[in-house]
Amino acid sequence: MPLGSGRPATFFPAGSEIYAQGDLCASLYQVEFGAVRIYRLLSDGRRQISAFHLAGEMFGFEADKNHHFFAEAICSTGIRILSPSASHVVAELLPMALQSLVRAQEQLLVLGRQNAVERVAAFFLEMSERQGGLRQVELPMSRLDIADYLGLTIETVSRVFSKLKSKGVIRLPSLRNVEIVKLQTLQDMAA
Amino acid sequence: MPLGSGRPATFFPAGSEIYAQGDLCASLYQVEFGAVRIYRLLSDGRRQISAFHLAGEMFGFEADKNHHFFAEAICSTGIRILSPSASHVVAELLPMALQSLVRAQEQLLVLGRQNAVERVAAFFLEMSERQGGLRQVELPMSRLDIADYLGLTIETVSRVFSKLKSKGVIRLPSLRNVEIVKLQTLQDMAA
DNA sequence: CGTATCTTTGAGGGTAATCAAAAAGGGTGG
DNA sequence: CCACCCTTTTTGATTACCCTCAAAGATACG
Repeated sequence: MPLGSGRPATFFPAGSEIYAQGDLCASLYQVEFGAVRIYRLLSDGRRQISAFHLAGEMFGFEADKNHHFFAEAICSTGIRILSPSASHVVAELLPMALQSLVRAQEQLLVLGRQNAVERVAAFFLEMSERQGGLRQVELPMSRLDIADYLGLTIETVSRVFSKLKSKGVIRLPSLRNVEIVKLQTLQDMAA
Repeated sequence: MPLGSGRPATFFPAGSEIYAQGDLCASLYQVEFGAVRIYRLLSDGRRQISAFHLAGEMFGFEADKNHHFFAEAICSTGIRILSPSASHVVAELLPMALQSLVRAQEQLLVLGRQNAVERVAAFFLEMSERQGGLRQVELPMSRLDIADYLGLTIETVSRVFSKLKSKGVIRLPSLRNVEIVKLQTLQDMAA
């Protein structure tokens, strides 16, 4: 049984804020359906998305009393808000924190040492894995979100998509759906 | 009283391995003196250092049973090895994990969205802060380590050092010592 | 003092960013 | 259902930043 099932979920329309940088950390959150982006901003507006959260995943715990990040619904999203003091939540804190840490560290390697093609390939594989390892991958986020997650520009992301498509590595049945055609090639590309 | 004080420390010479990727996670580690680098490798040898650990800091906890990273002593280093089951260690796990998460997420912003000058400036400020906020900062690591931490090449790191020096923002009393002369300028540069 | 390693500096090239515009998609109202 | 508009995405041309390759200079160590 998933954490907090039975509690009501709150609905967030696409683009709406779940919490902002500076807000008090009052709760934990679990995605019921939809998707969430976690990000920071530089003073000149540059944005780095540090994580996406998909259905079933939890987020919202931070080291400080106040949030250092923004959280927004990417699309229509249902969120369960959990009291952080509930014992069954407390028990999950450490595993969740470690999971987030692994993801962040994985992302450090991508941002620090991989080129554009490798970043996009790694992104497709990550999204596929998190959606059950299927070849049909849904991308709830825009190209701009993907760019800000991968440390690239939207144009570069688009160009790499086109390149992988023309090479027959992926297909794009629609803007927000990717089909992985040559899995092995994609894995090789991710280095 | 620091964690595990009274237990003997193990000595690691410069460059020696503390644990390797794939090793079982058997312990937690606390730096007594010296410094440690935590890193991953890509198959072609590209290296990303995800963290440095200085005196007093702990490391070695991971989400999996096996280490996903390498840990090496940067210079002559003393390490206390702690049993992860000791109650006073267990109590520290969550705060430590969250602290590591914050650092990793901070680094994501640097690697994803900042240019070479901003990265180096942020690095100096981070090292200064972690050494008590002094203007005299010691760099136990080589230029190559710094480059692999900041996602740059050694040449670019060296050029930025020279540029900041020529602008009078920093002084370099020796290779491994930096003096922050114009703190405000450095902070502005870090964006 | 000599050698090996690390760091700095220089020249040139490549990848991704920027600037710009066309194309595609999505939503609304007629 | 279709036409229109606005937003997102794609594609193209050019620029800029950082990487690569190369060599000189500095530092550490035996």
